[in-house]
Amino acid sequence: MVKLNPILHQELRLAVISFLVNTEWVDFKKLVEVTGATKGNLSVQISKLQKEGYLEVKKSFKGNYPLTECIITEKGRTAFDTYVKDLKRLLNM
Amino acid sequence: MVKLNPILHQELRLAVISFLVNTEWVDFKKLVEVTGATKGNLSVQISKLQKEGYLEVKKSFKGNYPLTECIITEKGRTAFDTYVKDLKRLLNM
DNA sequence: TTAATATGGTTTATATCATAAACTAGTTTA
DNA sequence: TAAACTAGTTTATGATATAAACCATATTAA
Repeated sequence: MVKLNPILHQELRLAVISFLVNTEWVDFKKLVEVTGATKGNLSVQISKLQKEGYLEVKKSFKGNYPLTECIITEKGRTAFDTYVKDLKRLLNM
Repeated sequence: MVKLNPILHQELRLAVISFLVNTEWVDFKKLVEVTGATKGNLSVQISKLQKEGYLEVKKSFKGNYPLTECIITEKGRTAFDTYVKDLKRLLNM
């Protein structure tokens, strides 16, 4: 059987990656917005994706507030493509 | 955000359902074969799908040995279709 | 000026879940 | 009659997902 990438086979991480795949740098706030996730959950899942090398995280300040931005890496892009391919195969698509 | 059906968003359960969606009654042995799962894991996940009403399980004997067969229900079919639709949306497909 | 509220997150406690190992119940083979 | 096999089920555990609690600082209101 196809073995789906367990890092990507999770709803929130998949939502994040599949959003980032079509964008440049995106900030944390935007990701909360588009995913509807809680900040806590999003923070954890971003860390996991980063640790895996699927996205790059940049921390800075915007005015006085912290600003966390993410962008997908090539590794992330490849992993995503593979995941989609595997999934299609699993679903006979 | 799309909320993926958590019963179906699990690799083995998804593999089982997406196999059953194109078949009639299928026995346990065949499912072990096509999924490559352990019998224990498969047993648990079949129970879960059954409890959810996504498949019907029929127990009988083939010769002297127990025989467990599964078939997808209408509810299962609908849930699968919805899951695929949701997933496509999540993945912008 | 200080108390309350908001911003932008992170950490962590808990509950749930997935999985393989161990087990059950019987059958066949030697 | 003992060993090995069939066809599963139960369960111990480790991993995971998630929201609640927390943190550091900034802004606003009184």
